[in-house]
Amino acid sequence: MSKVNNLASIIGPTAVGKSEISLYVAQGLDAEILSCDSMQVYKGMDIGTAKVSPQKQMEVKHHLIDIVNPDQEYTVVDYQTDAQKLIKQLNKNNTIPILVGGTGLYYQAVVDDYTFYPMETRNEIREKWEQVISEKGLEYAYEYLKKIDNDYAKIISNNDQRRIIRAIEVYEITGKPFSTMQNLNPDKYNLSSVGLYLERQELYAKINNRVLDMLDNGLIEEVIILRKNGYNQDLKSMQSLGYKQICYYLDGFLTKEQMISEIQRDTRRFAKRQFTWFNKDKRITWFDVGKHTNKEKLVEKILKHMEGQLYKV
RNA sequence: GCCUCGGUAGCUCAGUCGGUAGAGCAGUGGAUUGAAAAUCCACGUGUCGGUGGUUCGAUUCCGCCUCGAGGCA
Repeated sequence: MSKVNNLASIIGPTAVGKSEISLYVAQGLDAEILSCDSMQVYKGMDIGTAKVSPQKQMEVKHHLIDIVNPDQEYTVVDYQTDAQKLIKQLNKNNTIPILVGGTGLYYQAVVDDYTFYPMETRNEIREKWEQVISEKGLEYAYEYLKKIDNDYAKIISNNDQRRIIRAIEVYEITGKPFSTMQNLNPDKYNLSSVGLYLERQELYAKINNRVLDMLDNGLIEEVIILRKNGYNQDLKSMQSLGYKQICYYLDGFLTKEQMISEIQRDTRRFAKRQFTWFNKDKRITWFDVGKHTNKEKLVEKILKHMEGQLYKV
């Protein structure tokens, strides 16, 4: 039995070019790719989530894409469970797993092996508190949270309804404060993390163009088909970038021009938040894509870097 | 050529009865442990078109110039 527990990753903001680079890197390492993307898990959401083509998915084995329908629940914990299982299997076969994507929480939950406790959610508790808040106001819930978990109340905003409810939910299930049960284990894997960077101006230009490309490639039609299949806006999946705005457009709440600029704007903001997230993880080594006009050379550098950090298998 | 209106933040504009300015949007920074492409917090951005005059002091008042929109001829 091998004790090797290798994990490579290529992360970065949307539209920076992760997919293409990761294909070459995976080929160079003879590795397999684990998508680290909260939206690519949904079947039928292809254009808007920029999935790699089925053909390319054949060339390099991809995992964790197209695994649930858009109306199915799929959360960080599902992702962490699935990803860690795959990582174990691949290591057993002496294949390097590469996590590729831009969903910060999913990435962190895997590489830092977040402990999610309790292992359940109780929708009835959430619903109950949503009701309480609509009657007595958010302030009431926040005051309650202060009493049961003041440490957590202090670090979140008194406007952060989701986190307030979640913390109360955890307390009502376990009887313990949420802030006392957030554990992690950053040494679970022998990690080599690479971040792809692009200067803001350049990245934003790329984002703006990519939105236009997606529309040319039939993103609106994709949304129409999803709705025809009964997947509409109250689903989490359909609240994601692009899909939401196109629904508004199709329902006449936005003009086409408004829809386009809102998708572009929201995608820019998303990219900024991704940078904020990944900048925190000091293990990530950043490569400036804009400074490497020669793609082969960039891939070569990344390969060299990763080979230096991963155990030989 | 004449008349009118306008030129203030990256954009759209407000305002200063003379004491070097503020909204929205865009943008920036941060947070993030079962919705995360979600959600939440914080923050500004200026030769007030140019130039001369009046004034202790002009972005504000006056003259000239310039650019833009409209009207008259």
